[in-house]
Amino acid sequence: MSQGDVPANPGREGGNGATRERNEREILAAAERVFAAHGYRGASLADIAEQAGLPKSNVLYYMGSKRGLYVRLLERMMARWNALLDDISVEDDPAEVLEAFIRSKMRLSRRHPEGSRLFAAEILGGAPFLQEYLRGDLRDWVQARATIFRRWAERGLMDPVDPVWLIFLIWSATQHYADFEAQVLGITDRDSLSDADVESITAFLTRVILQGCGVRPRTEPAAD
Amino acid sequence: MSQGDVPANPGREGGNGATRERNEREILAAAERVFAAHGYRGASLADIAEQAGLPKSNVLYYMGSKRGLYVRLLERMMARWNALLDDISVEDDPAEVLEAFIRSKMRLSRRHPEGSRLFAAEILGGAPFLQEYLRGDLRDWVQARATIFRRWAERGLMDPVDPVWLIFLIWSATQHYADFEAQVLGITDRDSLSDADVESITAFLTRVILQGCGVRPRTEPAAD
DNA sequence: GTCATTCCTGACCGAGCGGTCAAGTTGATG
DNA sequence: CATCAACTTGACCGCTCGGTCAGGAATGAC
Repeated sequence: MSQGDVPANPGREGGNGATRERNEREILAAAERVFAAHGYRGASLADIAEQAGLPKSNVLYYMGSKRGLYVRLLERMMARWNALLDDISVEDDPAEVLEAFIRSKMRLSRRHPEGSRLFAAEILGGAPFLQEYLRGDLRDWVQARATIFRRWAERGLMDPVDPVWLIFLIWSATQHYADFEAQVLGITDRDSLSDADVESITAFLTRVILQGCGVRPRTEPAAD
Repeated sequence: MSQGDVPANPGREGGNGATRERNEREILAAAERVFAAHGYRGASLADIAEQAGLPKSNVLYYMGSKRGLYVRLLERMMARWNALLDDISVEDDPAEVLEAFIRSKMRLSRRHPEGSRLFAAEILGGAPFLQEYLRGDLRDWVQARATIFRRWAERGLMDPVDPVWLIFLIWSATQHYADFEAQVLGITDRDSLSDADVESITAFLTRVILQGCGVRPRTEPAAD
């Protein structure tokens, strides 16, 4: 509740005081929840402020505007995403790469389900804030992977499936458990997914997708 | 713009006049678009009215309330869903059933992308209006299919994969192209998905999922 | 014509929205 | 102590929200 030695301009980021850091963390966490549940338009600063335990004016003091807060959340989620997009090479083992891909995607969705839903809501609404990212960096990333997948198919390491559809399949199958959590929990009569559930799902997806694309895992050949 | 021989109470359904029918159709179509893009809270009756080409008062005259309009849209989407949920039996061929399942789900998402996104937005927000449906009819439907899938596995007709995860995989993979359309189009640099694209995706998903679950299609054995 | 019913809609209302602002508190520094 | 930047917040503003309502227009039965 006190600070005084840190330069920071109201409504702009850049501060590094402890108070600022803590409050911004609370606000971002609350905002991620509210935006994820109700979308950009449906979210209200009053809701966010209440969930963060702060007056509405304080939220605006730190974040400047609703739009700025939203953009900052999207950027944070994209940074998390980029953090796990390591490069792969044609020389790598397809089974290892695809399994690592599925696992890291599942881990991201599990660690940041609100962020995943925030992203989903943005895309559902036509991605008004993310057009540039989708048609730029993300497209390049997908095309680079697609090229490598095609090479693997040429070398007979996997079936000649469309690599872009394959990437979408992995994305959709993994994100589903965060984005449609309410449906998954309702149908399976659970309160939440345990670590064991997530491991079971990951193993299932890895098995079906690798086997479905004709990729043989090196460590454990599938029984037939 | 005129009618007079049809009994109908303001704000309640049940009428069957031509004017009412046409206006309701326009309103439902517009509302589906707006709710899909912005969620329940984010949608506004003014937006819906403008897209339907009617004054806001007229929307309320036919639909009674925002909530009633939304519930009616959800029910319409669930009716479409139920229309393609035909019964299956243990005696059926797994390959045929799974392919028909994937195809009918893809067709539904393609025919009613706004409805699919509306449903997705509802689930994203925690399914406040659909809890009962998820924990009731839909759960029963899933469990019935799961039982049959397990029997197939016992008979050696497919691998012993978790049938519920398999159903979620098919749902997520097929819905993805409606719900995340903006992402798909942005990454693949398209304006829209052609019938050929959809056929290609359907074939890809059918191949990967059937092969991934160890199901052999009767008509066309996969080339190796 | 009269009448009843349905359809239509501009004007309006209280509530909530994002955002502003001025007046304050706090705490480190000299 | 005084000073000052950082932080805090209730009051307020213009606007939009979902919803109401009164009154008029259209239509068919008689």
